[in-house]
Amino acid sequence: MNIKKIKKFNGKTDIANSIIVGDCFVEMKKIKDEIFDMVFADPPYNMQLQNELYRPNKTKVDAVDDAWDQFDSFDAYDKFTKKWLMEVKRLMKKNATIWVIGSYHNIFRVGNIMQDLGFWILNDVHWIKSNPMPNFKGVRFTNATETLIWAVKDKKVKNYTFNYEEMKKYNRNKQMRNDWYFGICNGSERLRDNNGQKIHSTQKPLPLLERVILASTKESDLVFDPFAGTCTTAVAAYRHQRKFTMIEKEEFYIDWALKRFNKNFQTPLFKN
Amino acid sequence: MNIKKIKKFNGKTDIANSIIVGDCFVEMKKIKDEIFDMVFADPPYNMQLQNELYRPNKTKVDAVDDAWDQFDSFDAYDKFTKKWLMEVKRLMKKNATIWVIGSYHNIFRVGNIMQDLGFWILNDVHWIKSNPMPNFKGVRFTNATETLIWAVKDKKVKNYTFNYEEMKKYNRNKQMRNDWYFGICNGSERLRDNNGQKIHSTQKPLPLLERVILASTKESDLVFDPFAGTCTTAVAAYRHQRKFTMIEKEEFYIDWALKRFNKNFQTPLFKN
DNA sequence: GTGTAGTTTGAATCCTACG
DNA sequence: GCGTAGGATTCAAACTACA
Repeated sequence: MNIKKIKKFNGKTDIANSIIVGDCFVEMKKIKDEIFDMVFADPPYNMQLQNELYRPNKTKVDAVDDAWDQFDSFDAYDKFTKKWLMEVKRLMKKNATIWVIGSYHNIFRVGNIMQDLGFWILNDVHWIKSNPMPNFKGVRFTNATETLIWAVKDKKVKNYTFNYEEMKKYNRNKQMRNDWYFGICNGSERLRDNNGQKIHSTQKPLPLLERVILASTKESDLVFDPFAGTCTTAVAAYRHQRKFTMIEKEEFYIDWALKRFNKNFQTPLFKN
Repeated sequence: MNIKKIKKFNGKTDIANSIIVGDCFVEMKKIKDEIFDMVFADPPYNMQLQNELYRPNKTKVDAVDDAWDQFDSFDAYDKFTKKWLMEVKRLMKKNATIWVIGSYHNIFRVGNIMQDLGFWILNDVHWIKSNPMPNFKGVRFTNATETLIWAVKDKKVKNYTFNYEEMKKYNRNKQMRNDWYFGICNGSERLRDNNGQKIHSTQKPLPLLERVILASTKESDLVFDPFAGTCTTAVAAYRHQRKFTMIEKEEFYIDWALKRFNKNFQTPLFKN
């Protein structure tokens, strides 16, 4: 196992199987054009980007201000989204694909901007949770889904990777649909500190990332994640002989991510 | 049964249980503020189809190539969307809710604009089809879903109608989730002419509309649909003792819609 | 009437290599 | 870039034909 944590990335180090510590905008600028085969991004969902809402240790930085100007908030989120998507697009190989996950709070902003930037959507995929949090007040439907957008850089891209037959195998030999059923991340897979506190508030289930990777990459492809968190994307890539480059601002998350590579997860390799 | 087809709407006629012939922008302008309890809208999706598509058995797919689905650009589609949404918002009661259905082609445009206009999203609901069209070429996941956005006029609205207990009844007494399972509209429910040709290329399944109405309206509420087509929304409303106002440009669709009220559909009242 | 086999079809941004 | 030829590609439900 040769996984690098890069604290001061100078733009020259080999970034295969590495986790770069730093702000994604700063670090992405150092990377040369068109080197990634696939991108998975799990950007922040909250609209109050000006103040980061949570610290790694879960303490709330700021209460949500009711007097917040909603329009300004969307505008700030849009600027942020456009900025990282433009930079990611530069780093994608010509026939690379990109996945972005989000909820109804942000996915319409993200999808709209992706289309504006020329990305061509291949599918919207719906992660349907077997065990979502109920709506405690009974005033809405249980929010049991998250949405992934799968896209290529532009309309003309034809030869992107889609492992059609591989996907069929995981769906009783019928072609895989865009509704995916996975439980939320908990149990032995969920990273927790000695006090039982979750390390990351939105850790994604490994089987979800495995399906993403098995569907849209080949062995030894280089996978990129600009908001890596505890690096579920890297773990999934590593399990399936893909290479990865992760960027994560919080070193706290990265140190936990590194532990994952030395741990034998009890979760099945690819559960449905 | 007292259902009116209004050919020359003068803005004064009682519009309960009526179908107005005309362009939705023109006709909506004649309607006074804040009179509808709920809105359901199935706008054009802006599919942007490129070439003809053939099944593996060489038969041609009957694509949606209607003139009403053609837009020159995202910008043109956005302008159209913003325009009808602004007008609809004016017609909604203060605590009314709105549903908009779409696919990945347009739903990100719609959701983004709704948020920009101040609508506050309550849920995204995913219609998961039991019998979608496959992806014949095997280059993407089967597109087996459509998305509905459910929203109120703005963030502050609290006392909107959500029939929580009624919904529980249809979900084995568990709280209803945002993943809904219905087949596509075909069989005896699908309107066809004497030659077996579809009357409308995108007729929605009645059970979907029934769930929308049972979830978000009370008896005798007034339901509005600006893109009524063959008026599935009206049929669902009528079945459940709600009133309706429909606007539809194509009189051809309306005349078929009127026939529906005299026909005893073989479909169950509310199937899951 | 019943049962079985074969046919049709659905909001679709659906190919690739080569000259 | 474009045009064209070659070749691989589908699932569930409703409907029709026929025994």
